[in-house]
Amino acid sequence: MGRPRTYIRDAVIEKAMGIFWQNGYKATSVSDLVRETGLNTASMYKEFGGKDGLFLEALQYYRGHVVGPRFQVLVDNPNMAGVETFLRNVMTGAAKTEYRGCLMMNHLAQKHVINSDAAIQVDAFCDEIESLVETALRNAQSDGDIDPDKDPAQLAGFVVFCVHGAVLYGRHDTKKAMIPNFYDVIMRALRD
Amino acid sequence: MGRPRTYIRDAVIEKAMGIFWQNGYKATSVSDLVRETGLNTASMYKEFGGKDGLFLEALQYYRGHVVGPRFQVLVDNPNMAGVETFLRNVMTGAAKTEYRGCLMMNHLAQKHVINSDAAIQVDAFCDEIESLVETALRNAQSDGDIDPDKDPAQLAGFVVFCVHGAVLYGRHDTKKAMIPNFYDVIMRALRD
DNA sequence: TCTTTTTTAAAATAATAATTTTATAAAGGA
DNA sequence: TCCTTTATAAAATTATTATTTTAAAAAAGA
Repeated sequence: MGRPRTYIRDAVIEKAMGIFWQNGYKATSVSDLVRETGLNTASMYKEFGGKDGLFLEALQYYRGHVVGPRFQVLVDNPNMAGVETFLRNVMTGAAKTEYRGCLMMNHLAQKHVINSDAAIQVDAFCDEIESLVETALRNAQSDGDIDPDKDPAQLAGFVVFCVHGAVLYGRHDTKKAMIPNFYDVIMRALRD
Repeated sequence: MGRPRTYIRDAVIEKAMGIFWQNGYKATSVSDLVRETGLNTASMYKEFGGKDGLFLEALQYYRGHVVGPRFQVLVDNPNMAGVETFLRNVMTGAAKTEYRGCLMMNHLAQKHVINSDAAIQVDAFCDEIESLVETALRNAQSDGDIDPDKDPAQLAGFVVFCVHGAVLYGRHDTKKAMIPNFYDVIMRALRD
C-alpha cells in the first residue's frame, strides 16, 4: 500500500558505490549522491538514514557484487591454482587504464575520518582476503606446491601486502603497466 | 618594519603537515588548521593564500624534512647496500604502532579531489623514489650484485610497488607487525 | 611623537553541506 | 469515493567550511 517508489534500491546503491569509489567518502557530498542517483533527498534519508548509511550499503554491495566474484576462485579452488588466478586477476586489473583502486582499500588511509562501522567493514574485508589466501596456501603446502617449512600465514600476509601494493601503485597512470610483470616475481617468492 | 609576526613560518607548516598527514586533505578544515597551528586566519590567508597553498607547503616540507633523510641513503649509496637500507627503513617504519602512512602516498587515492599542483607533487615524489632506486639497482647490477639479464627499471618498479604495499598494509594495526619479515622476501626476489 | 607598515583578533560574509519539513502526488483498501 | 499510507518534489533549516573585512595593536623610521 502507499505510493510505490520510483527508485530501485540496488540501482541507487550501485550508483552511490561508484561515486564513493571515484571520490572517496569525504569528497562525496549528499548532493552529489542525490544528483547522480536521481534519488530524492527525503527518500535517501528515509531509506538509508543518511550519507553514512548509504556508504555502508555501498561497501556491502561492493563486497557482494564487485569483489565477491573475484574471491570465488579462492573459495572454489583453495589451492595454489586458486591463488595464482586470484593474484593474476588483481594484477591485470590494477594495470587497466580505468582502474580506480579498491573501494575498501581506498579508505584505509582515511579509516579514522569515516564512520566507525565502515572502518570495521574495511578491516574485515582485508582480513577476509588474507584468510582465504592463507587457507589456499595451507592446502598448497599439503599438495607439495610450497616448501614445507614456510609459514602459510606469513606468505598470505605477503600476498595481501602485494595486493595493497597493486591497489596503490595502480594509481600511477604511467607506471601501472608494469604491475602484471610483478606477478611472476611474487609467485616465485612464494614457491622458493 | 611593521608589527612583527608572532608565528614561525616553518613551525606552522610543520604542524599543518601533521594534520594533513593524519586526516588527509579533504578531512582537514581551515578551522582545524588555524586552531592547531595557532595561526590567525587572516595571517594564514596572507602567508599561504589559503588551504591549498598551505597544503602545498606541507607537501614540500614533508619532502624536505621528513623523507629527505630517508632518501639520502640512496643518494649516498647508490648501490645494493643503499637499496637494502632504504627498504629496511621503510619496512620497519611501516610496522610501528604510530605509523600513519606517507603524506604523499596517502593522497594517491584522492589525486583528483586535491589541488592539481598538489597531485603533480605527489606523482613527482613517487617518480623520484623510483628513479633513485633504479639508479642504485643499475649500479648494483654493474657491481655483480644482481643478475645481468634483469631489468633495473622493472626491479625498481617492484621495489616501489612494495613500498606502496607497506604504506597501505601498514594501516592494519593487527597485521602490520609482519611487514619487516617481508623485507627478506623482497630482497631475495631482487637477487635471484 | 606621529606616520607608515604589517600583524593580529574578531567579526562578517559567502559558500557549501547535511538534514528536516511541508505540501503534494500516487497508490491500495475500507 | 474517501481514507490511509508511503513516496516525492521543493523549500527551509541547520551546520560547517572557506574566505574577506574591519578595527585594534605593535613595531620602525621620519
